Amino acid sequence: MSSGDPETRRRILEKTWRLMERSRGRQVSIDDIARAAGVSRQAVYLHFGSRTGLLVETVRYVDEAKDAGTRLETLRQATDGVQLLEALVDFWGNYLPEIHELAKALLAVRETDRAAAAAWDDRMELTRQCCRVIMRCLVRDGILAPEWTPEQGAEALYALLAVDVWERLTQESGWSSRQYVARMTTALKKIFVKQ
Amino acid sequence: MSSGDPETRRRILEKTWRLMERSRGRQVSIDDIARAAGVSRQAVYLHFGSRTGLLVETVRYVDEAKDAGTRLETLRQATDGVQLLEALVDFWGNYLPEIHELAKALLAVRETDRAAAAAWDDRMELTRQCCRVIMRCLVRDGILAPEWTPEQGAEALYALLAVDVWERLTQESGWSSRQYVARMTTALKKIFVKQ
DNA sequence: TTGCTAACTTTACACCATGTAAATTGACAG
DNA sequence: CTGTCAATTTACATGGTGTAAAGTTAGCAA
Repeated sequence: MSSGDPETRRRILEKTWRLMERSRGRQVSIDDIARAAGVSRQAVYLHFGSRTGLLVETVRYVDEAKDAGTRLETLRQATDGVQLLEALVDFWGNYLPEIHELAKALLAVRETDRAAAAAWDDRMELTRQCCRVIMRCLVRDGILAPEWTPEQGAEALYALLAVDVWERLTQESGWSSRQYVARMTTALKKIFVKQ
Repeated sequence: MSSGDPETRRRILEKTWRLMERSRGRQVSIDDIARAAGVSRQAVYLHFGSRTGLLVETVRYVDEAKDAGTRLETLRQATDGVQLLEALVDFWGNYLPEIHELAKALLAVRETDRAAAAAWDDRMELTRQCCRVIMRCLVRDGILAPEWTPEQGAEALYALLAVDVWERLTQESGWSSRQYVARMTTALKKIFVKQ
């Protein structure tokens, strides 16, 4: 599945990303991508095997391009729970606009497609871990709101960062990324930090 | 689009609902539905014109069966903001499990399909209004947290009730409906109600 | 020069879902 | 008997994914 010229491969991934980014929900066919990358449809199958394979690799590619892993990993090293929470929401609010369309495409095939599900879960795992770390820090500092266990808190925090929520607020309600980050941070602190 | 025997129509809608309910994300084809309802695929087109038409009508059908409109309308008459918030989350937490799969199918075609988008927005409008009413009540009672305008608060509340969030918590994290309702209510009160 | 190989193209086709079209059947109403 | 409604049967167009296989082209090695 990883045969072919790495440069061609990179070009296909790049175009997949760009096309997805620009196609407001419209489905991007493999043919569209191949044309854009200046290769035949079959070349795409040669490199990625299937639509899902292509999506999965594209997510990895974008993740790498954005250096998301490193940035999140850095966050995880932090020690102050509240600061960490702020940093996570800030990261998330600025990261999501850039992977939004791609994320939706992946989530759309998530149910029917194990590879896509695995790819998404894999990408989300770091965020999830970050949520857990935040809760542990809050516990350690004695400021986790008493109605939460750290596990439940982590799950809730992770859930509230859902793409859907971000989408409604920024796309439908017209909040800017700054506003999303600011208001979401405030809300999350109220939920999880003992007042 | 509304030709044909009403009883057959009802049977198709009923089966669509049931099949969607039971098919964990797997796509339900019109042929599956037709077989289940004991009619030909063409009969479905006769009644609903298209897949979207069928989805749209199914939502209406379910909504009617569940009497969602009336229940939400009743809520809107209430006067105490906090009680209203509790009632909304309670309604939502018990309603979502039943329309979940259907909602996902609609949301999946939302971007490419105006009719589906319209149907979904139509169904959500009551919930949205309920969110606005809640914020107005909180303002009137002088207990809306000062960082929110009622408009922003309504948007935020509506966003946080997203299907995605519910799905992550109940399906992935294994929260029961009761737990979802209880914890979400607590969280939302902390966000929106002045402490 | 010959010949091999990797990367990609071309062509063709299987499959499946949606959607359209039209001729046909069966029942019931006037 | 005739018309009409409801639904069926059959057939076909479209568009996407995915597979198969033969052909092309450039580079490189003996």
